[in-house]
Amino acid sequence: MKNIPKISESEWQVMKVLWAENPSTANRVVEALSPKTTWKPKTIKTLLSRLINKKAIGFKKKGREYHYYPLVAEDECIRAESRSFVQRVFGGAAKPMLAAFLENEDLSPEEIKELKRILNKRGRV
Amino acid sequence: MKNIPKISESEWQVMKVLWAENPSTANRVVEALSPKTTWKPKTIKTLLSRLINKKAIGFKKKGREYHYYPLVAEDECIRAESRSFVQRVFGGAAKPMLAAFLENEDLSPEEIKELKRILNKRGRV
DNA sequence: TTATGTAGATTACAAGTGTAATTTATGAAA
DNA sequence: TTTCATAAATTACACTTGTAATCTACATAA
Repeated sequence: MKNIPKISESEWQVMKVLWAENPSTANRVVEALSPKTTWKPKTIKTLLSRLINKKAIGFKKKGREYHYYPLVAEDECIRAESRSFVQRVFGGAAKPMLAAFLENEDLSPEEIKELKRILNKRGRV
Repeated sequence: MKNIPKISESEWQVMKVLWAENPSTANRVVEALSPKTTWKPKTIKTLLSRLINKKAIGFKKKGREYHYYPLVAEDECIRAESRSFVQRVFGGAAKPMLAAFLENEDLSPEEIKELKRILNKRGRV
């Protein structure tokens, strides 16, 4: 697997948009983020440039606009970020993390049932 | 609840030591980290100072050494970091995160049983 | 009492981040 | 064709982080 560039907090939000709508123009990204953030359009342009530098996204010229698209898959980024999180906070052990979440997090009965189903499937292997 | 200061990757390793051995001198922290990192002692002193500035730790003068101790509880920091992680990567929804981990992570049959037990306890509420 | 080792305080310095404003180039309008 | 709006490129700037080295003050050994 390719190595995933380190994506910052703010950049994650931009990547989320690009994963959801691929490709997007800068202005589409601005629109998509406007309910979620208070960033100026210029700020979002900056984030796009930085993601290009990191090779996290690419672009195709279309007229005078660019069409941006992800170069790294969302699930790969999620895996990388998760590993780093579990490493930092739980010293690498996934189970205590899961236990903490399963015990404390807000979960509906349906969600709990779904998670049980997943575990049962795993148990049967 | 008090607000938890933002603790960086490197600082987390120092906090882990202080949570495990409370209080500790700088040299004890250096010893404890020496198998895990290649940091120079000066680096660790820097991290301790920064943690003091952030009010994540405090100290008591004992002779010419300081005895450092955490000012924030480990589980509070874990909760804060977890929230930030789930927010960043999963847009705030814990369940998809849990599902991803339960499906993909390395877990022993015992661990799976334990996690099931936790879920069952929750289900019964 | 003076020298010295060492603890903590201060300083260093580049890379990354958050958050934009300014500059430049160019397609479209007049 | 000249002008204007706007997209992208470049520049800005303070704060954080990783990773230390140097400075300063004091306790202890000689």
